[in-house]
Amino acid sequence: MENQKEFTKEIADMKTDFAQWYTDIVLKTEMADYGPVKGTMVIRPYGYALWENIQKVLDNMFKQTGHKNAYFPLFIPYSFIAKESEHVEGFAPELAMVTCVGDEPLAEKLVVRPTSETIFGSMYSKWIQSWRDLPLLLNQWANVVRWEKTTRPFLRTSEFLWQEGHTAHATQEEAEEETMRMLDIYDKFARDYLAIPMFVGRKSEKEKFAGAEKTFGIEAMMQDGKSLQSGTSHYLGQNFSKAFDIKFLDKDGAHKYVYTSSWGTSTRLIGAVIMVHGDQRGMRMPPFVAPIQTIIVPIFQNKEGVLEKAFELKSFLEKMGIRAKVDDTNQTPGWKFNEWEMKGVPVRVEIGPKDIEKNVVQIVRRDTFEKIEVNADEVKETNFIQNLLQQIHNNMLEQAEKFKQEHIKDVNTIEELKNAVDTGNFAKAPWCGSIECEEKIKEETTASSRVMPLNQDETNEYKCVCCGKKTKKKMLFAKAY
RNA sequence: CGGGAUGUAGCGCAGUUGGCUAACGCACUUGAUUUGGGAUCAAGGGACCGGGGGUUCGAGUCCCUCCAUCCCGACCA
Repeated sequence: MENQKEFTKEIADMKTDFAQWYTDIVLKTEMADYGPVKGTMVIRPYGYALWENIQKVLDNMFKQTGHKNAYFPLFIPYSFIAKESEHVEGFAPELAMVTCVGDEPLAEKLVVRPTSETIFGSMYSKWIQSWRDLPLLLNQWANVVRWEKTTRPFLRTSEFLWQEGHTAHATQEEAEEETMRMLDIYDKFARDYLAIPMFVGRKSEKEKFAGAEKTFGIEAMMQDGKSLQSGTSHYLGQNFSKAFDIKFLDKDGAHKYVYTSSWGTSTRLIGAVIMVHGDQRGMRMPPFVAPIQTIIVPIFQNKEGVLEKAFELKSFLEKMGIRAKVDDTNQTPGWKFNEWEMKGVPVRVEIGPKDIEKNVVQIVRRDTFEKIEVNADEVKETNFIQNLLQQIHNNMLEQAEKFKQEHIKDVNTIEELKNAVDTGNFAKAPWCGSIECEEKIKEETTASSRVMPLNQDETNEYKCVCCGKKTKKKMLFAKAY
């Protein structure tokens, strides 16, 4: 009883500080530990299983759109990075370098990759000769390093896991199409698998990728009203093809520079899942990527037949493609309930002597805590659980969508903007597009521009929140992680 | 790099103006009884009190110094 009180108090304290709440979930659910090197992470098996499921789905989406996987080196000669001037300028402050081996200084410093445009570029210039070699659509799953001053598990780590796609095309149109296609894939993936409704749009000049012509991104709204950039897709134009001399002989007999794109998403998605769906009891795993979709908790498990029934149910579920687990550890049922709720397993099945007698099981949803008694045969022989997982997914998406809609404020002055972001909202503000205004807004409100929504209705004319100049475009501003 | 705080067991912490064998909770080990919302009892293991130096008969406690971590800024495609 005392423990229960302590735990409840812990949860209450957690709620008072969102950042602390987040960190606690990360540690308590064993998603990650801090590594001995500041800002790096150790992902434990439960958290890594989530990442593996994310990988699996995304990888399949990439392959269906004609992409192939490849692997490029971890070390990049510094001179490669320096070839594209904006690129080196953008990344220089956070590059980790290898300058010597043993006691011997290296002739050329090596950069631990922060991103791989340059190394892909250097190879693409050798591989691409003719228009027949295009488009070249490659992706790699890898780790990258960006030395950050302040870090937070999953949201901002010095080393993180990601995928980066790098493509080369014969024409601008094709490269731009590719950029938008991948943006759309990220958006769909977030919605259909993570149950996260994203803000989709174009990044400002200030916020765009160093070396890109245009950057597009998906942004998720966290429960404290801050924004998390969750995936980006860049149209790179000919910036990298000129820097790395990636030319092809076109049908018309002329040598031309290719147009490239790149796009990436990372273990940050895990952070997004926690911060969008987590509640006071811990995390809520989106059903379709959940490491465990159904946890079976036997009651009176040392009584004859209980464990057998539990494992029998598990194998039935597994045959239907459901990731199921029986918790047969020597803990009390109450302990197990709390444990798996904290870890966010979407569906819990309780099975005990009383249930076995009646040939039923008790099913509890993680999203609503609704408890229902269901005939055991129905669970074993129909797609009852699949349907339930779908319903939970839909409900989580709806909740997130509702929260999102309730926390966008239309603003027309910089004061309104400041007020909106200070009270946990995104601000949708008319903006002239100038970097001066963007910087001033950042300075006065601490909010940065996130994305400019696509396909805006441009019939109305507004005044920029900052300078008052006429504009037809609105930009989303928010505090960001 | 500026401002603030904290370092005592795996985690969370107590330790009064310097004074007995450094306390407690969680976790862990063993055994028994338990199990439908974080079980109970009994027995046990685990600490060079962040490092170094100093003051003192005596330092977890006071002084100096270094180091580390956290928070707020700055920085962050």
